[in-house]
Amino acid sequence: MPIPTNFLSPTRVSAKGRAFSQIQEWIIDGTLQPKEKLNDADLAQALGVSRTPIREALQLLNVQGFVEMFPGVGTQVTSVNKEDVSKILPPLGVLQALAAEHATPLISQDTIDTLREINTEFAQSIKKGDFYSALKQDEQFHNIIVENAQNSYITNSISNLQAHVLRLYFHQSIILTDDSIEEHEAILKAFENSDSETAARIARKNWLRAIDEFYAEQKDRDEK
Amino acid sequence: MPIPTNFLSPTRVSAKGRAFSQIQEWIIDGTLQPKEKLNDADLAQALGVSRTPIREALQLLNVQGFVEMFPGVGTQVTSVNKEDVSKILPPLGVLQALAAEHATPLISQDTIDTLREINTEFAQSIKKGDFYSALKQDEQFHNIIVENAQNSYITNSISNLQAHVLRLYFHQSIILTDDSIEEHEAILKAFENSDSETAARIARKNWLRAIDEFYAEQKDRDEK
DNA sequence: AAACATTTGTCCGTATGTATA
DNA sequence: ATATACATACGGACAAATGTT
Repeated sequence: MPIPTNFLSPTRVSAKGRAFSQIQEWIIDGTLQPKEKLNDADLAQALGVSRTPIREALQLLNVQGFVEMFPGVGTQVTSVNKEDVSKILPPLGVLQALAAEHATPLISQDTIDTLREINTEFAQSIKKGDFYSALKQDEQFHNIIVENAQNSYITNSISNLQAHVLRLYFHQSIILTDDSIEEHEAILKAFENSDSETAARIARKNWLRAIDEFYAEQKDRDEK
Repeated sequence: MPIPTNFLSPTRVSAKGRAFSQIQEWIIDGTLQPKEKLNDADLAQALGVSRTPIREALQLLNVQGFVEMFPGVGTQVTSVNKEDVSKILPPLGVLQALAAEHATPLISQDTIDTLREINTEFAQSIKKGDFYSALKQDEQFHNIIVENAQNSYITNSISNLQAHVLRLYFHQSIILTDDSIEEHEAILKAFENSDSETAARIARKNWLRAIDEFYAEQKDRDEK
């Protein structure tokens, strides 16, 4: 799911694992549309495996909030409400803020330099209008901070929310602006000053701002 | 009588559901010890079902962080490090604080009254030394606040962490003190004053304090 | 080094339950 | 209301992978 920096080892990946990754990808990028019915027999044939690994993959996607299961009735992709940006980003914001706070005394100057490079690439992607690359670089930036907080409970909570953010991006609910560029730099400055309180405050603001931008964009569309 | 929040109708509970609940309970209360090997065939026989629902339940417990699975090798209960209190409570604290913040403008006086009753029962349990009841009442108190925040992403993130807190209680890593009683009341006052900032601040402090208490207790034990 | 024992991973058949005509 | 069609839930057997003797 997160796959931040390292590739998955090319060791025997299970049929369940392949099914999970593939179906999740299809749901996130919209190949499988919200409310679409998921027939495990069909998916099994499509992926060339039996129904068992499909069933197991769907159950994991269920707890992750990507599919709904109605016992004895059917399984379907969960719906996407664009307004969910305002529901996902607050918890993601406070968790990212906490991660920044905890990472402050642990992060090395080397890592900060790496983050600065990623932020430069992020800025270039934004300028070029390559928002998908920008989103992935933004995610990478924050994931490195999260890793440095060295707290698996924070990491796990965040990675789940992040997958939903990616899905919202594909459904045109997440807008990226260049405000993030200088906020990222401000976080790095706070790290260098060992100012965990400032790092946390800006990190949270960095995520919450996207809510306002979404509604501003919506208003903009409505007026046309 | 206070609302017994949500008792799901005991309709048609699947074998998988029963297996999941039972195994989770065994892990939380220590019946299944950390690092203990989990043989799905044995569990299947013990619960009178086939391996399939056991396997599915174990996979859910895996993503929840209660069991570790080593493909082709074995499945075991995750280890429990007492120091994990200091890893779980910070994210739980910020999420509970966020829930309190969001609940503030939504919560009714009726609900606040109910919370006050629960806090009274909580206080009585503490005084009697009935810490398990106290823990459940504390959980109920906070869960009602979480519900009122009306944000499923917050709810889901919290419920997972909460299950681990319960497990830590059984492993003597969570200590309850009567400081919580007045903090709870302070949160209720903040609700009545529509002061979301104060509600959030105290809610977070309420959870973080348990870390200090754990280490104070540890130090106390070491000195003996 | 090779065969073995154990455990997980996968397949597929069948029973059960739900919705619809 | 009954029957029918369909999807899921579960069971049991086989195959694959791993660690060991």
